Amino acid sequence: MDAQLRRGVLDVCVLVAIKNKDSYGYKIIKDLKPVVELSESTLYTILKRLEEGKMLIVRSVEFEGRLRKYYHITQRGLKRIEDFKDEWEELMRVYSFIVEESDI
Amino acid sequence: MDAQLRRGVLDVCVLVAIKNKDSYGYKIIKDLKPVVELSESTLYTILKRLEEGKMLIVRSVEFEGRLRKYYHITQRGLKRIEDFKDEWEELMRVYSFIVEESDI
DNA sequence: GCTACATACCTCGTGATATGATGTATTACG
DNA sequence: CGTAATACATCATATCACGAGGTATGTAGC
Repeated sequence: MDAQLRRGVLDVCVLVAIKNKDSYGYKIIKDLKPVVELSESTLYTILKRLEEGKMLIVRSVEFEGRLRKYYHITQRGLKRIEDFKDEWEELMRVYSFIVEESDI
Repeated sequence: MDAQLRRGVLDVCVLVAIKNKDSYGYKIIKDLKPVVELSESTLYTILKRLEEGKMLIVRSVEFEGRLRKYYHITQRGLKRIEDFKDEWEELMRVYSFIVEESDI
């Protein structure tokens, strides 16, 4: 998929991945793989940004000797998902324009 | 609309705007206004990029004392529009994931 | 014991991008 | 004569995804 198109949905995908159950980096990548593939560097960049934007909160947990950082979505994060759906409506109108105009 | 979502469609919108009839910068902005609003600086950046990518060719025309640069879409530009439609299918799958997962 | 792979985190540099601010010049209108 | 519309262009800035690289532990195979 085009890099630019991806950018518009990656953040929201990550939020959705932790919405129903707290999750951690490595698992998020695996869970999202069938939908969107993203590298670790990309994910951790996104997680950091979402944390700074108060869309999620982090909790460090010791798990079998390894550190795990669980991410929990906030009210603001939930709102981001809902806002995305509204934005999608706008985007659909742009898409309609593209399809209609380009088929003349 | 979210800045990131816009980025994925701006290029294609500009291509569609010149697809059926050669057009020039100022007019493209006016024509696209009901669909997507974009500033001059954004448009000229996009036009330059599209030209470099051989998606369009430019032709300078003297019009009522003013310079006008008419943009004409190329075969590659037309292909870009068609490719976008395919990418949209992929994006729709991502959107479905977001809606389904977030409604649980 | 050694190797390789999976798990799990993180940072840095780079290239791509949209956008506001700013600049130039002409025509049209009141 | 001033203002708005027309029409182009450039620069600096901020944001972003991503590859490359780094650290460390557990597990499976030989």
